[in-house]
Amino acid sequence: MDVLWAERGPLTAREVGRLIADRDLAPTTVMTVLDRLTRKGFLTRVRDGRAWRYEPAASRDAYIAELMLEALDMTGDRSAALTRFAQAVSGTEAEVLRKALTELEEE
Amino acid sequence: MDVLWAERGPLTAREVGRLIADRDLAPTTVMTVLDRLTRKGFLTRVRDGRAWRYEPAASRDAYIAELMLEALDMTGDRSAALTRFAQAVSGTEAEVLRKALTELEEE
DNA sequence: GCGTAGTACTACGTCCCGTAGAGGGAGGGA
DNA sequence: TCCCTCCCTCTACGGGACGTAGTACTACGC
Repeated sequence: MDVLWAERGPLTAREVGRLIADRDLAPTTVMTVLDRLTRKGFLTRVRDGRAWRYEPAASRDAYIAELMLEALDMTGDRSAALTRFAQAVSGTEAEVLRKALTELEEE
Repeated sequence: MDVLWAERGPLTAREVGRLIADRDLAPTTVMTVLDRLTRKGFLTRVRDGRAWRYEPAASRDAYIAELMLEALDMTGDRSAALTRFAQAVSGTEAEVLRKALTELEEE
């Protein structure tokens, strides 16, 4: 569901239908999905003639980060979970995290 | 559903029912839930007489960390998401992360 | 043998999701 | 003007997960 959108660029309408023609979906299906995503706040839409133009409400990265925070919210002990997470990421990714945190500190 | 368990300690059986007596659930309900959680791999169970003794398969923290990793897996650009995440956590939590990463480095 | 505790199996209502059809309004050509 | 086409909104249906629970089977103790 998200996938269709996720990687796609800026904005569209039923062009989405064309873009995922390989899935051979009814046009209404695409519209329903876009509509539901909008309702849930994942997409934003703007009128364009009689059609709508959809746009991701947040970048994919922001969305993922939000999901991660949401998971984090489920625990009582955030620190423990964070530590656990830090231990779980691969070395390369730990590096990325470290770097991001360092830059953060410098501001 | 998870909540019942989440904070609870080591292991139990239908004692769980007693522990959450405030929710006034049928004993079978509790069992079904425990059973389903077991099926999904969140719990482990061991025979104890004719009863079962349930135990979390992973610590809550580990579970949360896993959820976070799962979210991370949904993106194409893990680094970007990680960076985003690092920026999103509060200062105190950034500190926790930093510390965990540093300790990791030292090993 | 019988009651009780505890289990396994099955069920029902609800909600979300993927999918789609039926119907309504607006623009364009005959 | 009327009809056709496009795109939208509303409604629906099957499937799966979840919270809840009832019924049926089994084993232990008196």
